[in-house]
Amino acid sequence: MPKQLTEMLKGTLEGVVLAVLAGRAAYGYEITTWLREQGFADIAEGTIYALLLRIEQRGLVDVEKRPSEKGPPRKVYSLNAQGGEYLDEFWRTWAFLTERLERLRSGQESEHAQQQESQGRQQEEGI
Amino acid sequence: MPKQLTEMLKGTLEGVVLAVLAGRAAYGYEITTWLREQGFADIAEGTIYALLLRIEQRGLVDVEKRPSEKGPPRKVYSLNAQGGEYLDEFWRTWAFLTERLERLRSGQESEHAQQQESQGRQQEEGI
DNA sequence: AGCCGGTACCTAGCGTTACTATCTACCAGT
DNA sequence: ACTGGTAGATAGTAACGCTAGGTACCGGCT
Repeated sequence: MPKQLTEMLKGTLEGVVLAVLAGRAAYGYEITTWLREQGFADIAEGTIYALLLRIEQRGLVDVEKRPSEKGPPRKVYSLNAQGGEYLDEFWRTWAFLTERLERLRSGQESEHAQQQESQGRQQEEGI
Repeated sequence: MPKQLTEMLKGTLEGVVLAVLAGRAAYGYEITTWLREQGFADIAEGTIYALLLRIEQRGLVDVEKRPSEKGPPRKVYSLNAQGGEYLDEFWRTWAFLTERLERLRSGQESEHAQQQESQGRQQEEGI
C-alpha cells in the first residue's frame, strides 16, 4: 500500500466504517474482509479493531455480543443516533474537502485566469 | 475547525500544496493566505512551513531565495520532475479513495442489492 | 526613539491516527 | 497433535497537523 493512502485514510477510514454500520450492523472481522473486497487491499485487521473500540468509547455505536458457530463470540456494532449525527458531519466535511480538491485538480489542467487576483471569486463558507 | 477535517487533511494537505506549486511557484506565506481564501479558514501557518520543509527534504521541490520589499527574504518553491511524479501518484490515490467513498455514500441512500453476496461484483484493482 | 502591525520563516511539544507485530481464544478437519 | 480459518485485542512506532510560541525585517505612527 502506498504511504500516501495510509495518510489519506486518517480520518476517512473512521467515516467509512461508520457508513458501513449505517447500512447494517456488523462485526470487526466482517468489516475487515468486506473492506478488502472493496479494494482496500491490505488494511490491517488491528486497525479496524482499534477503530471500533474508539468509536464505541465515544458512544457512536451500540454493541451486542453474539456467539459464532465457528470461533469466539462476535461483537456486533450498530450505529446509534449520536453516531448518525457524527456521520452526517463526516459527509459534510468530506464534501467540503472534495469540492476544494476537485477545483484544484480541474484548475490545474487549464492554466489561466489566475493572474487577476482574488477579487470577484465567489467565496464559499469556510469550515 | 472540526476535528474531522484536521484528520482528513493528513495526507491530502501535502497534495494540495504540491498541486498549487504545480500551477506556479510560490512561497510559504503566500500559500497560507491563499489557502485561507479558498475556505481552509484556519490552517496553521506552522503546518505549511513544516510541510514545505518536508517536501523540500524529499526532493520534490526546488527552492530559490528571493528578497522581499517588505520583510525577510522569501523561500520560493517550485515543483520539479520528481515532485510532478509524486503529484500524479497523489491524484491517482485520491481518485481511488473518492471512488470508494462515493460508492459508499450513494449506496447508503438506496438500501438494497447487497444481500446477494460478493459475487458478480466487478472487482477493481486494489492499491 | 519607541512601539505596533504586517510580512516571512522556523521550531518544540502534543494529540490523533494507521501500521506492525504479536498474542489469545474457539472450532473443524486432517 | 497440528493446521487453518474465525474473531478479538494490544504495545510500540511513524507520520502528520496543531498549538504556541519565537526570530527577523520593514514602514508608519506617536
